Amino acid sequence: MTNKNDYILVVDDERAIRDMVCMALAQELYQWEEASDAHKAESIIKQNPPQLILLDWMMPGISGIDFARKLRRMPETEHIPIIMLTAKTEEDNVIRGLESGADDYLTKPFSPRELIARIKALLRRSKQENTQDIIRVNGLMLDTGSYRVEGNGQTIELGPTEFKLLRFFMENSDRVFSREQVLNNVWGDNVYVEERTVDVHIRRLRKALEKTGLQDMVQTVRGAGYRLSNK
Amino acid sequence: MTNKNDYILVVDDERAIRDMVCMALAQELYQWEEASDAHKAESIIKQNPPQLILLDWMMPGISGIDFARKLRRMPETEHIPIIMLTAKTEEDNVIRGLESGADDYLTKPFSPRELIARIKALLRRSKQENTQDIIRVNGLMLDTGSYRVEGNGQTIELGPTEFKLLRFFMENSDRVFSREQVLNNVWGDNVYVEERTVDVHIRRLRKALEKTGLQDMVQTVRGAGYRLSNK
DNA sequence: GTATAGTGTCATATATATGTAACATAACTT
DNA sequence: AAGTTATGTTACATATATATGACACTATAC
Repeated sequence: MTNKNDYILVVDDERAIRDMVCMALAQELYQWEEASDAHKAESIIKQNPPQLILLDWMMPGISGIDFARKLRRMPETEHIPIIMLTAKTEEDNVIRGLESGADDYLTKPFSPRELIARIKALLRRSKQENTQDIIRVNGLMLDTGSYRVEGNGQTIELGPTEFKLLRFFMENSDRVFSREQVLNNVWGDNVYVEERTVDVHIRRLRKALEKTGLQDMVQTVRGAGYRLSNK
Repeated sequence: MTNKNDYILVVDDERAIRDMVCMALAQELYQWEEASDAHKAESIIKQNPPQLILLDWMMPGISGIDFARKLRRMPETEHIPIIMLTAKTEEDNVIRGLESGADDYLTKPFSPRELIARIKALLRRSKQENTQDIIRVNGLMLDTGSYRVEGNGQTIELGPTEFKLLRFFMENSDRVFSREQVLNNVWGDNVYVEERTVDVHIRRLRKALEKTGLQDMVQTVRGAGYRLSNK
């Protein structure tokens, strides 16, 4: 099923690379958009988020690695797969690239076949993970596409972390997660923060839910962790 | 809770790779086993199935891809996560690797950090899938995922220890356990508490079950200990 | 830049769980 | 039945877990 909104964003300052990449994409009948720098890319993403981003590592202005990191921090873009494009001499930095949030990387020069293969693999994986755009639990409604939350019809304002937290609990509702599990799933694996920090964000989430009367859905299970439930 | 049977199986014909990988695993305090080919790996898996398999793509004899496919066909191994290790020149085949049933792949050369990060992510995902299950005994229902207990449809409120206690008895229903055995299994091995403490918690458990009329399932076996039974 | 919002950590308050002792009751023994 | 032992029950001091507000610091927006 091809959605008109499904497209790949190509971000590279070199026109030659963009042309080569886009040619390959066209041949495979992918839709695409081009951006010559991070700023342009950002405004395109905000208007219409792509399904995948091909991102040059070295760019004037905001570098690819910084841009990737930024995208990973924002809930509305954090799930978009990123393939980093690196020049041969920069190979050593690949690890830093992956740590900044890229899902895969390609070393220039690369063949169109290789490019397409990686794109396919990544899209397949991300399709599996991306369940639905709108999740509902009890009176709660969370739209992962527009990054909006409603409780009993009322709009709820949430910070990025609370949003991710609520999303995680809504995707796994009625299950208890220990603070450690919450940290691993919401904050990420190799991030070190205190377990008590979870308490604080739970508190902030509850506070935000108060005006809708849904705050009791976020439940404490003593000795075990937290749970989102409609009971 | 670290289980002695939790370990990672490393399958690669090159000793250098195995050494590098195992060193990284050791540093993270993972248990592991090594196998230099698919046949050896298979016999190890049959004896004691690992929690995760690191599998080289190119091996003499049965290739990694064929072996992965085989593991996916057998019910007792189909749920074991597999990370494929591929050499750089084999990159185009990555997709075939993923299609054969691998859950993730790493391109050599890879850094220990990257290896560990992927292992952690995969183990976390697989642990979460296996954790939830529902135990039923007579009219009792205990959900380990949501930490909920019901007796004849009614919700039962339990403290952490009573929950663990009931879970233990439900997992081993109709068997008598001495107070010492109960302490070892529910409290943990190297904890010292009075044996009579068990009595008190049994009492608390019975009290919590009272409203459902199921309190008689927790039975005293004079001189021996306690038992959970439907008779 | 300055203003604003978001984050993680700590200190403190509050709530709940735990282990033990003491006494009560029931069950076997003779 | 009295004596003896095992278990039941309750109360309570203590330990532990969670809630909450304040604060310093960072990131983001304007």
